[in-house]
Amino acid sequence: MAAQRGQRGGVGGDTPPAPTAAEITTPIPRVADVPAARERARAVPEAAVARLAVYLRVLSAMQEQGAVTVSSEELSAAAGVNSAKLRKDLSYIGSYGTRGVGYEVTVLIEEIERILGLTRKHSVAVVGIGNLGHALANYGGFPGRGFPVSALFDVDPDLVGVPVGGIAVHHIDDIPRVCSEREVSIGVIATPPPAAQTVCDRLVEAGVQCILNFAPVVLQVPDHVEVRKVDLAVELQVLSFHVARRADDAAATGGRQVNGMVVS
Amino acid sequence: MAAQRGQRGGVGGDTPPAPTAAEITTPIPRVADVPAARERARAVPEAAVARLAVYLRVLSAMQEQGAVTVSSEELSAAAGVNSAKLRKDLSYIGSYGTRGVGYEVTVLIEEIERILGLTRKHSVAVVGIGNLGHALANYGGFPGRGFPVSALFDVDPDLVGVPVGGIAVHHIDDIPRVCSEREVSIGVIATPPPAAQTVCDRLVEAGVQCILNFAPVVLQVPDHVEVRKVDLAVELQVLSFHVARRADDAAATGGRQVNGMVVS
DNA sequence: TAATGTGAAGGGGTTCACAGCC
DNA sequence: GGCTGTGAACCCCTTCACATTA
Repeated sequence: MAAQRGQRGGVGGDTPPAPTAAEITTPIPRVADVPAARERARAVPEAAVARLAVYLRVLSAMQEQGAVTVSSEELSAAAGVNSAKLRKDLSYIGSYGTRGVGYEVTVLIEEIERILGLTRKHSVAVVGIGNLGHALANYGGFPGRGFPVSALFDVDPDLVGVPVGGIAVHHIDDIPRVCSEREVSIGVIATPPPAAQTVCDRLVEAGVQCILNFAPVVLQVPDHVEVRKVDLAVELQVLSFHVARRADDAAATGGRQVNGMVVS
Repeated sequence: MAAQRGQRGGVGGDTPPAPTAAEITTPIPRVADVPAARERARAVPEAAVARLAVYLRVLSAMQEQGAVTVSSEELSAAAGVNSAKLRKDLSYIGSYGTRGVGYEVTVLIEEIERILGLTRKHSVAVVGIGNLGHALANYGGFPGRGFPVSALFDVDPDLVGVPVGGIAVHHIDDIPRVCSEREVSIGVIATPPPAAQTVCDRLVEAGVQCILNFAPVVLQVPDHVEVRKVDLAVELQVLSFHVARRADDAAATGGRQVNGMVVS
């Protein structure tokens, strides 16, 4: 068992991990025709992967508005990064731009989707149908599609059998069976903290290799399981830190305050 | 207006930002007695701040179980990081350990709380009382206390006046007035994407300087406003990327698959 | 001419390894 | 002897700046 790496806790902010490339054993190609682009995927930095997802969303919005071409300048502005970073990120997945012109929107969308593995459906199981679990289940076919919620679990016998967002809730004892049957590839943990590790163990037992953890707990998982964490308390505390820093600066420089916080 | 930096979006994962230290104008101490530790706070790396919040949670749990002292080895294991990183993180806030012994739990808790600004209450406003907003409002005095939810907002006239988690919902037009009255320091955006920027602008107008954004939108804010993002779609797509990478490795090395994913 | 793609420089953060102190 | 605190090496990522190409 190894503790999850990083924190990406990042609900947003957080500071991410960077799964050591060294962990990945050298591949010994045996099957013919592994596309070269896939080979390259291995080299995309974790930080860039997260941004590719953002670019993809921006590109989809642009496409809906009829855009055919974008320059790195336009796209980067819309995504909130600088253009050099955008170009570097795109260069990790290949050369799909035209010098002097820009990128074709549809081409970029296709390539990013391919690299992110979005050409395939990823069934999601949500465990813990409290307030948050309810909200997650009702996203109904998670953000951006491609992530159908196909199983719900809870310990509460009163909840078992009740449909939430169109799907019946199962008991957590059935995690292994149901997850295997429905080929769940991503488990979402939205339980109270004390239950999180147990639930996690069952998901792993069921063959789930990716976990999105909303419980404020550091999960212990085998090396082959990928965990990402969304930690509300951490997010708020990081913001709190910034408020405090500003207050200190104000105390030191004599700035004005509004809402207990420093202005300018 | 500047686009938010980084993405910490990371719901967890994601890869965070790192608000350039260069942005912070050099402080010119004018008020006497600014504690030295506060001076140092400015130097704590963003990544370390997020981890300090995690250490704090682990320490609190240890304290409840009666622990008086911890070594860096114990604490780091519980927090899922290596011990050198933990010690380095703690060194940013001062030297509160005893060589040959370890750290006093209560001392560490106090110091981390102080650095994170948790000795002060931070009122939270939640905007957008849909599924997610509901869940957030019902956390009732947010995770870990110190973050009382003191205002709720929505556009829907049918929701205005209705109490959620014990607090009446206001119309978003009242954001400036109510946020000022209640000294809101953190705004949480849980609206649909199209409304997010408008809501953000009003929060900024109301003097809110920290925003936690759950809407899948890149917010444009003035430089003095701190934004952290929790982006579910990005988190799922990053996990999807890892599933895809594994599948590629398997195709290349001839591994077995379970639930459409590669084992070992 | 205009904008991509990228080597190289620069900066942050992580890890190592050991000096310092109890 | 044991564990903290930290300089220094290392590594990843970001940023710069320009050669390259349509």
